[in-house]
Amino acid sequence: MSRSRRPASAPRSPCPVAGSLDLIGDRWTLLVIRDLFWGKTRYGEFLASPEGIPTNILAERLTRLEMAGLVRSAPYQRRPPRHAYELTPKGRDLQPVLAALAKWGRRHVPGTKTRDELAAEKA
Amino acid sequence: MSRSRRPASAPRSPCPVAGSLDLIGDRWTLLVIRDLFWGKTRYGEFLASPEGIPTNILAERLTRLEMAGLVRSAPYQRRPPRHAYELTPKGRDLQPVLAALAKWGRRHVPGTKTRDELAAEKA
DNA sequence: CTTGTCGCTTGCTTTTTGCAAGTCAAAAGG
DNA sequence: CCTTTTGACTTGCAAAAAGCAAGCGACAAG
Repeated sequence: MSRSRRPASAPRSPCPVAGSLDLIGDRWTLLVIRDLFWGKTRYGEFLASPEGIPTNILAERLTRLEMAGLVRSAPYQRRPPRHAYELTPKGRDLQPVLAALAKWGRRHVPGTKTRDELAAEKA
Repeated sequence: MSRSRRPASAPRSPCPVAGSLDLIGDRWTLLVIRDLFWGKTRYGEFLASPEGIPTNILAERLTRLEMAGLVRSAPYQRRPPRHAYELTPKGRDLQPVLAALAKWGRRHVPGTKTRDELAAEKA
């Protein structure tokens, strides 16, 4: 008889940092949100990002984000049902978090390049 | 015969967000860094935080952060060897990330309270 | 000389991740 | 029509990480 652990809904502590990390504190979620900020809307577009998120992880993260209210999805066709994902205002409020992470990465993680720098290299 | 996965040292992509998350994108690392910002320096102090980080995870995170140059530790006594941890400038540069996460959490994660609010309740 | 504390380490179970393959409906090509 | 392809997932399984409890070494206190 195994009793369940902390339910996914219960925060680890009242700390706002901990509460945020309960939702977005893993290796993939913020990368999906980054893609959404870049205007990506469809499953295949997220898969195409260079980090190579596994398909099952992506599907699970998208439904989690939708249930948490950071992302909303609207069908852009039915039969077969397909939908486009986009950030809600709640999700868009993460912009400063992404910006701070990006700034830190550029300063302290060697080999990182912004989209602009990568685009400039191709030219 | 199992081929090895991505080595821990190789970033998933040149994106600075991805590069940052490779180092600090998990459920615990940023909470340890938060504690360091609050002035905690010793193993037992991190363990005492309300989130309840497991002991082995804490030990592993501290050595990882030290190897990554975000944290430095200095012995405050020898025999038995004990050391105090503190943020390096590289670690301190994460302050905007923590601040953005805290701000988002306070706005969007119900039930979160700042340290000031929690302190005020006790009074 | 026993008990307690601090800072970890070890062993083991549960959960999550990651990869590959499969599915399902429809659009595309012949 | 009848394959083949494509997009969006789902499923199965092995590997890795997380989580829990217990143990350990060096002292300090009683």
